[in-house]
Amino acid sequence: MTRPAVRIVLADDERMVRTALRAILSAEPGLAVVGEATTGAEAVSVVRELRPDVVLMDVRMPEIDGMRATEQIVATLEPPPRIVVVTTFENDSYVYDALRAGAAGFLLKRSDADTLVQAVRLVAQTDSLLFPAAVRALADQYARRSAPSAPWVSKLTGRERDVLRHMAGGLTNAEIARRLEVGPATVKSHVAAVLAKTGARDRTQAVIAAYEAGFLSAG
Amino acid sequence: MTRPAVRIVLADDERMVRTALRAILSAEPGLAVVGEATTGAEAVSVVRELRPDVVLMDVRMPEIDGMRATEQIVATLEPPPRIVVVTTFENDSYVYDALRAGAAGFLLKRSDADTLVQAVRLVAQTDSLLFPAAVRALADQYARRSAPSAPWVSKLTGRERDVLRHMAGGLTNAEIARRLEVGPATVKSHVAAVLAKTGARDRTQAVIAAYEAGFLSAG
DNA sequence: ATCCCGCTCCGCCGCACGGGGGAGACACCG
DNA sequence: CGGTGTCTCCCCCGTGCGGCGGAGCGGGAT
Repeated sequence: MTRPAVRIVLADDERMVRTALRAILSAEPGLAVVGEATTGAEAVSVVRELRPDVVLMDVRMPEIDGMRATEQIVATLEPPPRIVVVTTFENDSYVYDALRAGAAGFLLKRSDADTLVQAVRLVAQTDSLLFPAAVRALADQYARRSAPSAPWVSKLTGRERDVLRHMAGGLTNAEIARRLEVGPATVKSHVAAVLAKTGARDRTQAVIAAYEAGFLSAG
Repeated sequence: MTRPAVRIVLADDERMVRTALRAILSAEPGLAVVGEATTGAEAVSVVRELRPDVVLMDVRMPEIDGMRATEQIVATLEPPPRIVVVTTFENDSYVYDALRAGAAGFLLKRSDADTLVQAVRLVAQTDSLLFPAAVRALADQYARRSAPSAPWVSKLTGRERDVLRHMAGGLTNAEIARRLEVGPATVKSHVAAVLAKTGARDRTQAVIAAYEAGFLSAG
């Protein structure tokens, strides 16, 4: 069963990186580098034209960064190519962003040649393998968690945030007052302000709003 | 750079599956099947003894299923082997469970030989490749959302779940009564029951408990 | 020097809420 | 047949809560 070669596009603004990747990948049977791009914008157009199976996408590039380019490609091409996001540092948030953007994989530049080749091969035929749709769903959940953060959050004063946090901890006004070492009346004032700003009718709705907005993890 | 062979343990209760996997993997240079197990419990002990690099773990097995076996192995061995969970059907929740249990990968039985081999190779040296620690973090978040589902959840009656859902929607008792088309007194009774079973002091704490337990998405 | 804003606190009022206790109807199960 | 569990509803009572209006103090901006 001789499969047709895996067609690859490299997107990286550094010539040396592209050269190195091309050297490694071209030496492999069944892998073919069919195009290169040096900016995110170029990556989008090149991929749209060449319709490769796999794209190795650097995160930091001029004009449009790799994340946005990935987003655009995944959103506009049907079926989208498998995009492997390549970066220098193991920054967790990059990985999340890559997954959210629709990347099929994530690779560090310090990876050795074997790992690179295997990753490309794997990703190229990734219909039923390592982490398919589920990981995307996971990333989407994460996105919902930390993304919008509701408009009212920024309008709360420091003290009001404190109070809301304690409200979300299930404390009564009196308990919050003790924790914050202020009078109960003060807490009442802050609670009233929180209710007004969150549009909540009572403390329960305010707590719900806090959870929905991801207020608790965000701080 | 001749690496030492990747040492593999197969855990599957069906002989044919083990034979097939062994045939495929043993034929590959650099891969060596060093042990087999036919139950989850056996898998744990075999892995503990042989300390393989990779474990191919079936989900459905006697005594202890693959998920629990994976959990136990990951939790007790340092460093844990790379565990690839193998299953027949592409059930999303399985993937989540596998990730949560600490699996490094997820593979379908209908995968072809190439995919299998590549997946094993990849996973074996997966320090810096596709989805490292970040995916675990993602799975942990997911776990917090819907995993344990707190003991009290199962103790709620159907009507109490209804009421709690509406409480978590920010409704007052009177509003809930209208929505459920029952009397306000009835709602009060259910609310009281919910508070007792959740250990909450007031409706706010109950709603918090509901959120923390992932009750809203689950029920 | 003035103004605005955040933090602190006060009193009064009405109400939804939660605690306690009880009760009738129905269904399921041993 | 009685026991058990669920859903339905009732009363009384105390209170935490939220709405309303007001006030003093300090800091930062203009």
